[in-house]
This record gives sequence, structure tokens and C-alpha cells, in this order.
Amino acid sequence: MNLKQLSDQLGLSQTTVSRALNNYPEVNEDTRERVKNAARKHSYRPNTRASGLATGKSMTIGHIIPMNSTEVFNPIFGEFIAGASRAYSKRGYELSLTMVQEDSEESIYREIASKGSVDGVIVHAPRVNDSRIALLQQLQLPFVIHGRDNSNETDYSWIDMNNRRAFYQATKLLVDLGHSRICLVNGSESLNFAWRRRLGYVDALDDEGLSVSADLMYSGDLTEANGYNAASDALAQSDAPTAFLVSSYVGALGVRRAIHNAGLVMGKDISVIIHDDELSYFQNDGDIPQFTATRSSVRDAGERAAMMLLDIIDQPDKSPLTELLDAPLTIGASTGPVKKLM
Amino acid sequence: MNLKQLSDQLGLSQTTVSRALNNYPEVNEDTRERVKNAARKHSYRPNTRASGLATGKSMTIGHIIPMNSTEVFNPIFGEFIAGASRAYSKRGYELSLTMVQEDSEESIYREIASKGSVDGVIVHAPRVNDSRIALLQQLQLPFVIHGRDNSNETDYSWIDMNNRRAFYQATKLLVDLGHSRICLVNGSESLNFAWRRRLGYVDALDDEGLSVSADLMYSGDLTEANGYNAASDALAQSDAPTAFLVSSYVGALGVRRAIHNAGLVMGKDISVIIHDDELSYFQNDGDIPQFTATRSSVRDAGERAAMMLLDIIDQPDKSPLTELLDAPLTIGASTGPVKKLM
DNA sequence: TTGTATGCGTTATCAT
DNA sequence: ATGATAACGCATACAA
Repeated sequence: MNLKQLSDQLGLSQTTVSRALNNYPEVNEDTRERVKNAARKHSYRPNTRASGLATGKSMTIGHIIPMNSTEVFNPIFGEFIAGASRAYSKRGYELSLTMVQEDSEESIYREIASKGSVDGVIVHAPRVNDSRIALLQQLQLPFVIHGRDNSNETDYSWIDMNNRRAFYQATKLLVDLGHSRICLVNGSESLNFAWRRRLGYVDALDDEGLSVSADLMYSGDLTEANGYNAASDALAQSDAPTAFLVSSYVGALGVRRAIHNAGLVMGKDISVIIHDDELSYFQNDGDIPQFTATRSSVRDAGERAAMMLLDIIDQPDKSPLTELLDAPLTIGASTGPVKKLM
Repeated sequence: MNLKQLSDQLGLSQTTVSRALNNYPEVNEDTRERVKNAARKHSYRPNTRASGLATGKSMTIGHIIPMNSTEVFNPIFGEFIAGASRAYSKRGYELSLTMVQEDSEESIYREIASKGSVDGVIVHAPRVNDSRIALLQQLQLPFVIHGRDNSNETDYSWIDMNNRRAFYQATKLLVDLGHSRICLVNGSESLNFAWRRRLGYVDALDDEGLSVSADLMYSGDLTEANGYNAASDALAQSDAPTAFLVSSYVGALGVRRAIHNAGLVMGKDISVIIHDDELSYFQNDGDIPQFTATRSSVRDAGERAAMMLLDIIDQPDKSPLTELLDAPLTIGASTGPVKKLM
């Protein structure tokens, strides 16, 4: 059923039917009722492509997910998108998902822009000095970044959590508990969020007068296996760490396994603080959360990012918009004072 | 840059330019070269909505992800989609993602069908007696199901793994190792895959002459927390199980935690077999995998499902297509003979 | 308050 | 081998 058929049946012009359905004020209320009932009855929906062509809008937002060379799909993306899609369904938008190898990203963005299949994009996983920002500005495609660039935070729109502050505070807590050998298990530090977290960690150690040791800093995909390998390696060192700071829950599961394997008890022999993105499959809550953690809901971030982008599309003059989310530190069962004389 | 502008610049008609770009055979090769070069130079891409309107195809596949009432986003979906998107990018399709509350699924499918924004859909997470199959058939929307219905497997297209066989074999292995109290930690059994797995488990116990105890069957979202709770509960029973059969790696991480907490050693005191979907964040491989597992790559399934759907769209007469994937049992470190006299 | 006519950017049909 | 023109289904400027 299309507009012509519907209007023929009603004995009205396509124009009137279109106006009635789109809530134009000049339509007679009785007519509008008739039209809406008929539309409902035949479950008529305007053809997306036709209305898009007529209006110049696609009512679609693109999410471009970078796949790194290790072909790992980060569950964070799924959770973020689950949040974003809430915003889209509220406001009548659709979501177009593209996964892309990092080396062909630029051409994908160019293609998306010239095809006109989306009204805007969400940029995931910004790197340190990310070239996509300049590209998107040049392409005139509205965008919001989940994260920030490191050099420049003012002339584009982003939503980010306060990575540096979170890891500064987490490190400081561990130091206050008496730990001086603190191992950082971080994400890939070519990514901006991980770079910021390391900054917070290093700054805190500096401020507390503790030395920063390259032996105690690991980075890579935050998989369970990598967490395990990093922690196993660290614990085998002659001057092993007494605490871990881990950039994700999933990575921390591997760290926890390594601690168990070494015959140690987490929260007693070894302290662990994680950053908790509040993934729905890995809830770290309850009266006493399993892990002491800095927490920030990535699903919530997704919803906010999406709303921000839709606002920018509606009112381009208001951009750039930015939002910095806090990640408060909550105490769980995985931290305690350092054990002397290990 | 649109077709008119491009053809004006070239001094050709829109028709010829369009034909050249779409590889129509009647175009002079020199002309085609000129056109393609110009298109590349201006990075011209046909407007998606316009070409879609003209051809009647959207070159887009819809993925409708059901969100259950607990608002949990299963990482499996992300991994499956990562596989599917490989197929789409190879064949020039885009992916439209919709997350939907289970109670409003029917209206979403109807809306998608009438809007004509996709050429076909992938159905995720089929339930026992899933009403979506009949609905989609009625709507005439091409579809492939990741999984199957229980009653009828012949008049629609699906790709599934052999859930029943996998869990039958896993159960049998545990029995062969001497276990008789085997606890099943399953996904929500309103979902078809979990229902089939339970069938395999029950059948194997029956065939081995062992009793099936309701106390040893847990089901729910396969989160870490639920795995932990189920296993903790089971281990606290007076006649506690000596083995667990867990429907996912993530759930098994919770089971592993419960085993540790009970002061037991996995693979020695307690045996565990999991189903491993080979999620990229949770690799269970290496010389001796951490878990004994039935394995089947869900990313691979995603790619195959997508290809199957595109084939069906191209050649509707060939449908229905079906594919049953095997999930071989591979031995890891988490299983061993039952300990006597616990 | 409703209707007519035009345009959105392609592809497809029919001509030459 | 190329071009003029219609058609896809809708929204909207202009007319009544």
C-alpha cells in the first residue's frame, strides 16, 4: 500500500493524506481522523526511500565500528549501541552499522558521505591524533565522537568520561592503602581512552613520589586472555606488584584467574581496581561489589551521544556540544591494605 | 556531486553515465573509462535513496535484536553481526540494526515490512514456538533465522548449530568420566537453543540410566552473575554436583568463581564443560584450552547466515535453505574423572 | 481546508 | 553506442 492507493481509497488527494499523516495543522480534524484510521487499518507506512528523497534526509544514523587487525569485537560497542538505539527509536531514526578495517576507514567515511545514506555518524574508539575528525569536518557530515582527541577538544562534538581523573583517583586509593608496586593493565594505548588512563596513573604515581616502572605497564586488547597473560607475567617478576589497575571488567577476569593460579587471594594478598563500563553481562554491583571500580555506564553514554547528535542535526548552529561524564570510585571486595613482608 | 552534474561535466547524458558506472555491456569502453575516472575523481556515489527508489531495492538487511525484560545485551549478537557485516560489505549491502522490546516485536516487523527500508531480515534468538516465522511469511519479507523453531524446520530458511547433539555428547563425556550429579547451567529455556540443549542433556542422562533432577537444572540470562549464583546454589546442596555443563563461556566464568569460592579446584574437584561460541574477547584455545568445550563460531554463523539471505534475495526460488553446523567437543583443562568419597 | 504540479536522484524503457 | 523521457513514492510550493 502506497500513498496513491491510500488516497484513492479515501477519495482525497495525495497531498491531503500526506499532510494529515504528518500532522500539518491546516488539515480538518475529521479528515485527519479518517486518514489516520485508514492508514492504521492498512498498516500504511511512507516508503523510507521516497520520503527521504523528497526531504533530503535519511532519518538514519551511521555507526562505524573499527575492527583492529586482531579482529576482536569489543562488547563495549554492543552496549553503547544498545543505548544509542533507545534514542533513535524515540525520535524516529534508524541505525546503520558498518564494521570496517582500520586501514580502509577513510574511504568508508568518504563513501558514506557521498552516498548520503545517513544524516550523521557516531565515531567510535578515537585514537591518539585521530585523522577522522578533520576528515568528517571536511566532508560536512554531522558527527559525535565517543571519546575525544588529545590535542583539540573545542571544535567538534564529543561525549567522554573523565578517564584521566578516574585512573588518577584509583591509583591514589591504592597508594593510600600502602601499595607502591601497582601494575596497569590497559587497553591499547594507541586509543585515546587508554592513553588518558595511563596519564592519570602516571600522574598519580608522580604526585605520590613513587616511581613509574615500564615493567608494570601492559597494554593491548582488553580480552580475558590478555588480562591473564599480563597479570601472570607481572606476578612472576622478582619484585611483583601488590595491586592491579585494570581497564575493563573483562580484562580483570583474566587478572583474577592469574591471581588464583598464583595461589593468591584477590582483595587480601592482591588488590585490584577496575574500570567498570557496566556491561549488562558483567554486573559488578550488589551490596559489596566483587571489584572496587570506577564506574560509568557505556550504555548511558550511547544514549546521550545519540541524543546529542540528533540535536546537532536539528540545530546545527548549536554545535559543537560536549559532555564529560564522571566515573566515581566505588569500593568493592577486591581492595585492601598492602600485606607487609610478602 | 550528483548524476546530473557529473554527466553535464562529461558532456554525456545521465543515462550513459549511469550505464557506464553500472557496467552495462553496450557502453563504449573508452567512454566507460572516462566516466569511471571522472566519478572517482569527484568521488561520486549514486544516492542510495534515489537508486533504491528506482530499483525497488534498498540494498540493506535488517537485524532485529530482541531485548528481554532484563535489558541485557548479549555479546553473541555483536559477534554474529561482525560476521554478517563481512558478507554485506563483500556484496554491497548495508546493515540496519534495530533493538526492540520483546512485547513490541510484531509491530516492529510490520513497520519494517511496510516501510520497505530493508530487502530482508535476520531473525535473532528464536523462541520455542516462535510466532515471528508465520508473521514474516505473511509479510513476504525474505528472512533467515539464526536458530530454528521446534515444531517445523522445513518451510523457512535457517542456520543453526546442533545444540542437542553437542549437549548430548558433552553430558555423555561427563558420565563416562564417572560423574552422575551433573548440573546444567543453561540459557533462558524459552529460547529455542536452550530448550534443545536441555533436551540433549536429559536424553543423555536417560540413555545412561541416570536420574534427571530438577535441582540440578538452572536457566536464565547467561551472565557472569547468574552463572555464579547458579553454581553457588548447586554447590551448597547436600548432594552437590561434581560436574557442570554451562551454556556459555561468560556464564562459566561465574561458575568458575563459585567453584573457587567453595575452595574447590576446577578440573580436579569439579569438572566443567562449556559451549564456546568463540567470542573474540573470550578465546578458549591454546595447547590446552582452559575449558573443555563444544565449539562453534558464532561469527562464522553470522557470515553464513548473511550469505544465505543474500542468496535467497537473489534467487527466491531456491529458498528455503538450511544449514546445520556441528559443534565438536574438544578437551581442555576443566574436566577429569570424578573424585570418589568427596 | 483541499488540490495541482513539481522536484528529489536515480534506473529503466523506448527510441535513434 | 547514446539520448530523451518516464517512473519510483513521497513532500511541498503554489493555486484555489
